[in-house]
Amino acid sequence: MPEQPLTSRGAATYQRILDAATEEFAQHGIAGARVERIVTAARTNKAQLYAYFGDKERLFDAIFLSSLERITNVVPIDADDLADWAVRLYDEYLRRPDLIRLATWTRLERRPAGHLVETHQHYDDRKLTAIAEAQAAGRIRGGDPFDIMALVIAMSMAWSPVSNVYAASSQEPDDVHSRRRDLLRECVRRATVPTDQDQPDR
Amino acid sequence: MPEQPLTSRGAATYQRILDAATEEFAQHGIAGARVERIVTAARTNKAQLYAYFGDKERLFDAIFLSSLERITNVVPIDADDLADWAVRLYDEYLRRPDLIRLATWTRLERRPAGHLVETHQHYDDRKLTAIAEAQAAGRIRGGDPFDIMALVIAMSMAWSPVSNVYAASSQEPDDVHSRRRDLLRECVRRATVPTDQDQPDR
DNA sequence: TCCTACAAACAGACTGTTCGGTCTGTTGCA
DNA sequence: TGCAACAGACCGAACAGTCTGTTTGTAGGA
Repeated sequence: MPEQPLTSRGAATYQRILDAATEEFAQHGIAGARVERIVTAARTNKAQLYAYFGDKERLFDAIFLSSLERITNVVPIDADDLADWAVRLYDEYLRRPDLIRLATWTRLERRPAGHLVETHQHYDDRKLTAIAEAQAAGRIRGGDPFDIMALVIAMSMAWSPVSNVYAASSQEPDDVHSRRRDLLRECVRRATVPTDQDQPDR
Repeated sequence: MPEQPLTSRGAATYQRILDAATEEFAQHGIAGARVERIVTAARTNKAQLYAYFGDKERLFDAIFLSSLERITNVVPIDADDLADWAVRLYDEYLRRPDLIRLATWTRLERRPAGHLVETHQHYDDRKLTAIAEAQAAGRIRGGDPFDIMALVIAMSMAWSPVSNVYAASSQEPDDVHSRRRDLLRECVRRATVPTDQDQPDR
């Protein structure tokens, strides 16, 4: 039975728990996260954590959903320039490696197949509509909008913190990043530009 | 102090442990895997597991390295047809979702940045040489061979069991898979085909 | 072909520790 | 002065890893 904090001091603690939990879960996953470490980092105690969030699983739910919101809002799609969108995603992964790690922990620990979240429509709808419109206007290639979205996101993650090849980090020199950005931009552009078969709206 | 099994019965047990551990680690990761479940699935006991592999971490090392070998050998690169290589990777993820999951657990639990394995050269060298040769012959676009490899692999993983968007599975109908294969093949081809600036060996 | 001896493989009880979650009492703000 | 927030001791379950005793396959001798 989670309860909301009732005072402003409580609200501040609530937020510190969220922040600390985001970092802890991003680093260690659900099974690996330690409640003890979270309350220490949040400068609070277990009683508060359990009063506000119920248990470890529901605490994860709370931080995961707000992380999803963030990544969707901070990097909105531009269906007329998917290449630029991919590059902005590349930069966001550098800025907040924890968010993409959280998503991947969810995939591995909770949802081995299918959509990552039950409410995927809530997150995908705007992107899919945008892609479909750009297709109708002949500005990007045909094909299932969902598949195109998945592919462009996958390309943006080539050097992400969950890459199976190489995980980039903000410590690397700038020119390495711009080299990757250039390649990414150019390849997404070429992959998504309309083909001969793609007729503008007839 | 791990010891090799000395009899053929022991060798069979050793192999059953490897198989059971591969599945257990792929499903639950290092922190989430249970030694008890592994020995039960392998129809053996803890004493054997610890005698052969030392501890949980070294057991993971053992199964992870053999999984890496498998994925490298079963789907060899064809630098002259990266699009087809990507499609073969797509199919391999469907066939053995556990291998790609193991790689991702390693990324999350062990290697948050940089290369996934210390001995990455051992696994990458052939691919990088193949790409460099294809570039020199003007059959694929220019750019850092390593980055191109990372990007093509990322594209092949758009619907993999570790996708942050949608994880495909072999249960889905064939036509869904062929639609994805077609899009993947076409987009990789377009992304990697030589540009105007790419001159064949002069 | 049987018997015996031995070492490897086996089974699972046991131990010490770690961890999620609860409970009891204390502090501090309004 | 009363209640929310706090601190951390405490509890029981779960777990990695060890230990003790049992079974099984095999090699060698008669």
